[in-house]
Amino acid sequence: MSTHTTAPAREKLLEAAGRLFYAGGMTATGIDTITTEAGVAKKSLYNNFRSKEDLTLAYLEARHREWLDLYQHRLAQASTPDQRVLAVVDAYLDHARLPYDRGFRGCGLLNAAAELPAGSPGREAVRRHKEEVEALLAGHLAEAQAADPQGTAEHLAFLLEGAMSRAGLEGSDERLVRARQIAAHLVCRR
Amino acid sequence: MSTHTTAPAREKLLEAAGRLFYAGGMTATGIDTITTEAGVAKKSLYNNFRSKEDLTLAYLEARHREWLDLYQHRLAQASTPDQRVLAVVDAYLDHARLPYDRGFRGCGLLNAAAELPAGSPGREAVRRHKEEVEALLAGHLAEAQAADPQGTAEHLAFLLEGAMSRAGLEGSDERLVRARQIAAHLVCRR
DNA sequence: CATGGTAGGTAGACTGATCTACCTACTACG
DNA sequence: CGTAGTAGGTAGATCAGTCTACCTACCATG
Repeated sequence: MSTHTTAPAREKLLEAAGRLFYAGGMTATGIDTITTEAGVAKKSLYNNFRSKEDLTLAYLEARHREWLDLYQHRLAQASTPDQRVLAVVDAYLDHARLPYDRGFRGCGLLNAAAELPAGSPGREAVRRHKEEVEALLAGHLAEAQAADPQGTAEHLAFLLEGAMSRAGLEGSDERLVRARQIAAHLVCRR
Repeated sequence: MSTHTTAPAREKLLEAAGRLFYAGGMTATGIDTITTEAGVAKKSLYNNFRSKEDLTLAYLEARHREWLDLYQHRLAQASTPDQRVLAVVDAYLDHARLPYDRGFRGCGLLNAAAELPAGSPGREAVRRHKEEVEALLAGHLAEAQAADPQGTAEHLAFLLEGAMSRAGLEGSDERLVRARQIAAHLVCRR
């Protein structure tokens, strides 16, 4: 049974779109470029996605799950609540260290949001993702008996987000390494 | 003397491009939309700018100067080093509270950078802007005899940048208000 | 087993709109 | 006259999306 059963074309499209959207932006990346890069017929794109916007939403979902995977992996290796807080930070570091076609350019979800109009479904998805990350931080901080889990989670979320943006502008993970130090300092002698 | 002496067309173009680029992104905003919105002939765009990319660079420069103006205004009202640190934060708040066509959408420079390829002149300009803000913070912190001006400036810069992004996603200045509280806490009982 | 339907793939032409950029021709003003 | 503005046409590429026509592979049924 070497059958593909359900759409290998869809996977190829998501892979190519993932690379191209991240490196060059969603608006600037055309349909033809994506199908060519995926080695797939244009019809296959519209067999699997209703429109380009639909593909961008799938792209956002894929980036969301990708981050969750990095986080889960780090979480499995953490044995204390403090380490679980830092697992979130390490997931960001792992993200920055993934290989990219034309270099690390910051958070793919935030970059995508910058191209989406206010109130659009995609932008809302990014907003929910960031809120989920903050909630994860708050959970681990509560477990660690932190004085103000919500407030500290927000502080850490801002710190991470800002460091990620700066790291993206500089094409390096250095800023995130510094953010991890600051975060560890905040968590351990709270 | 109703004379325009030097190019009111240029100003009209920068004003229209400012609104349209911020609200809808640079790539998605076409030349014709800009000239129509500016009430200006297409030729006037190419009289004043070499290309669309040249216009985007002018847009970035304008956003940079706009932020510096907000900051200078806040700085003039600050009488202590601690207040001067918070003047930087307040400039971000002022930015979020400016009127926008389709709502506040975060830092225009960072949004623009998300559309620019790694290593491009525009992206480098945004990077330099962020470094300048951090240097301003470091200067005021040193003046305030802070223990680690550089490190604290970086911490505050991350905090601000992250809060700005979250505020943009939510279309509200609330996150920045929280960031100001955190910053004040960090600065005053450092 | 044979056959025909279904699902999803391929290549690529095509439409109508829009993109950047340049151009002509005319106008207002110092 | 020269400069910078106006209106708008045009070239040539590219955009998203639809379509035809053909090609498998799987599956259910007579």
